[in-house]
Amino acid sequence: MVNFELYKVFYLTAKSGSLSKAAKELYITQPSVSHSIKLLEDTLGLQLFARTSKGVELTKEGAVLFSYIEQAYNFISLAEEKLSELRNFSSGEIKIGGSDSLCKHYLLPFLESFHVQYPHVQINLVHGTTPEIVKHLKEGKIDIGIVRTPILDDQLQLREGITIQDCFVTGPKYRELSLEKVSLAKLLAYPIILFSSNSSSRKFVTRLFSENGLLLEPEIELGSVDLLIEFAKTGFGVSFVTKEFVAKELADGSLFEVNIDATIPSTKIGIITLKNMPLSTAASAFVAELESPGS
Amino acid sequence: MVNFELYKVFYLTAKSGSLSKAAKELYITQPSVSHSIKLLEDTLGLQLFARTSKGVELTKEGAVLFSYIEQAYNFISLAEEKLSELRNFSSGEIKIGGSDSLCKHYLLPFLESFHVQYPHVQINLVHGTTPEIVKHLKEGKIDIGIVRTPILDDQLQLREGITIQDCFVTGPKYRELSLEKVSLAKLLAYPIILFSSNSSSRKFVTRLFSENGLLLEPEIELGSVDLLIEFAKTGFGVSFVTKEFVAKELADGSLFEVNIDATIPSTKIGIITLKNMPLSTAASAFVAELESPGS
DNA sequence: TACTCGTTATAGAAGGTGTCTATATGGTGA
DNA sequence: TCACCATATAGACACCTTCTATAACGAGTA
Repeated sequence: MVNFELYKVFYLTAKSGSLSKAAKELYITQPSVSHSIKLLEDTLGLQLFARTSKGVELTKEGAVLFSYIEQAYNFISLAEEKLSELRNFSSGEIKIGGSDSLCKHYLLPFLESFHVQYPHVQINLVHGTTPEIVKHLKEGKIDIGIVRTPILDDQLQLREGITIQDCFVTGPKYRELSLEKVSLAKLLAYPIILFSSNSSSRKFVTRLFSENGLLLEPEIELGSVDLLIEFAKTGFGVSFVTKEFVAKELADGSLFEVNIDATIPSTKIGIITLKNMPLSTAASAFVAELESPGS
Repeated sequence: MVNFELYKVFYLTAKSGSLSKAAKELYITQPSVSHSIKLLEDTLGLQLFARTSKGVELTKEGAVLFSYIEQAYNFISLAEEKLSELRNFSSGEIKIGGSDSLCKHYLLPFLESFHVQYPHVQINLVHGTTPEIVKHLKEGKIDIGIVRTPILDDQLQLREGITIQDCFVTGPKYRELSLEKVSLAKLLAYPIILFSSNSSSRKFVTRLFSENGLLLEPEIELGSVDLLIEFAKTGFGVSFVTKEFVAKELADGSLFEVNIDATIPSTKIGIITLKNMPLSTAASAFVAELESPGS
C-alpha cells in the first residue's frame, strides 16, 4: 500500500496543475514535489501526469486516481476541521450524570456558566441515584458523574470537589430546635421528613441514628430536595438536607438549622470518571471548572 | 496539515484495536506504531486512544476522527484497486480513430485479437477523414489515430505501421488492363471509380495524374472502399484501392491489378498520438500490437 | 501472592528517505 | 534568438522513521 503522504502531494499537484504551485502550498521545493510524484508513479507503475511546458496535466489513469483521491482528501480535510472545532469548543458534547439533588443545587451554576462560555458544546444531563450514575459511567453513557463521597470503585477515578455538610433544618414553627442543643433522641419526638429510602443521604442519616441505638422513622418521605425544603419551611417538621443548598433559606430566616448534639460528618462532592477512558477536551474543560477554586 | 501517512497508521490501529496488530499489518514494529500514534495525537492536540492492557480504544475525539478517516481510507483502497485493474487490463478503455478504409481493412484484425486477449478493455472506434481524426485527437476525444502517411503536425507523434501500396484494379470485364503495361493517359479511356473527393487517397491519385499533365475525372464516386471493390468486380470500371486490402480478390481472380506504366509511391500506415499526452496502459499495449512485426 | 503473558511506553542508535541547493533541459512567446 | 516559465536531475545532508532492547503495567492463573 502506497505511502498516503504521496497522495496529498498528488492531489495538490493535480488540483493546481503545477508542481511548482503544489510545492508552494506544501511549503516545500519544486524538485521535492517532482520527486514525490515520480515516486508515486513508479510505485503504482502508471504515469499519472503529462508534463508540459505550462505545468502538468492528468493522464487517463491519473484522472481515475484523482477522482478517488479527491474524495479521500475531502474527508480528511473535513476530519481536521471537525477536530479543530472540538479543540476550540465550537462543537462537542458532554454527558453528565448528577446524583440526587446535586444536579440542581450544585451543578446548575457550573452548567450555566460553562454554557455561556462555550455555547456550541452540547450539554446532556442525566440524573439518577449514585449506583445508576456509576452504571451509566461504566457503560459509556455519560462522561462525568457527580456524586457524594465516599465512593469506592477501582474502575473509577475520583476528583474531590467542594466540601458539603448535611444538617437538620426546620421552619419557624419549630424554631426552638435551633436555640439549644438537641440530642438525636430528642429530635425523634419531632416529625421527620426524609428523602426516599434508596438515596445515599437517607442511608447516611439512618446509619447516624442507628449508630446511637436509635431507629429513625420518617413521618413524611419525599422524592425531591426541593420538596424537603418546602415542607420544612411550611412547618411539617424537620428535614435532613445539605447546608450549602439551603444557605439562602437559612439566611432569610425561612429555615433554621437544628442545633444537634452530634457531629454529622462532612462529605465532599465527588467528580467521577472512568479510570481508563481519557476525557474529551470539552469534558476535561468542564471538570477543570468544577475543580478550580475560583468558581 | 497532518502527514497523511499517520492517518493510515491511525486507521489500522483503530480498526484492529491494537497497536501490535496494526504493526503487523503495516510490517513495522509496535514501538513504531506507538510513536506514530503519539505523533498524531501531539500534532492534533487531542488524545485519540485510551490505552488499556488489552489494546487501545478510541476516545470520543478518536471516534470522530475515525468516522472520517474510514471513508478516506476506503476511497484510497478503491483507487488502488481500480488502478490495479487498469494495469492488468481488467478494465480500461481505448478510443481509436481510424481514417477511411483503414478501420475495416487494417484495424479490424488487431481489434479482434486485442479484444480476445483483454476482453475487459472497452474499445471505442471512431471513423472519419484524416483531418477529423487529427482534430479528435487534439481535442482528447480519441487516444490513437490510424491514418495514411505522410502526415505532418508537430503536435503529433507518429509511429509507422506497415507499408501499403495503392494500385488500380478492375474486374474480369477489363482484364486486358492487367496484361500489358497501360499508361496513365490510356487508363483515362476507361471508366474510373474513385473514393469521395475529400479523402486523402483521392487527393493522392488526383495529384498522380496532374503531375503527368492529366486531369482525372471519375465516372463514379463512392463513399466506401467496399463499394469501390464491389463496383470494380462487377465491371463498372477501374478502382483505385490499397493492394493489401484486396489481396483476397486478386488471389481468387475476381479482381485484377492494372499493369500501370507509372510508379505509384508506396505509403505507410501512421499511428498518431498526441505528443505531450502519455498513452494509457491499455492504449500503449494496443499500439505495441500495431507496431509488433509478428502480427 | 507470585508468575506469566499479553499489552503499550520509552530510550537510544542507525538507516533510509525526504528535502534542499544548484543546475540542466525544454517549450513558449516576444 | 533570447528570456522566461515550466519540470527533471544530481548529489549532499538532515531529519525522521524505524529498529532493538527494555521497562512498565494490567489481567489472568496457579
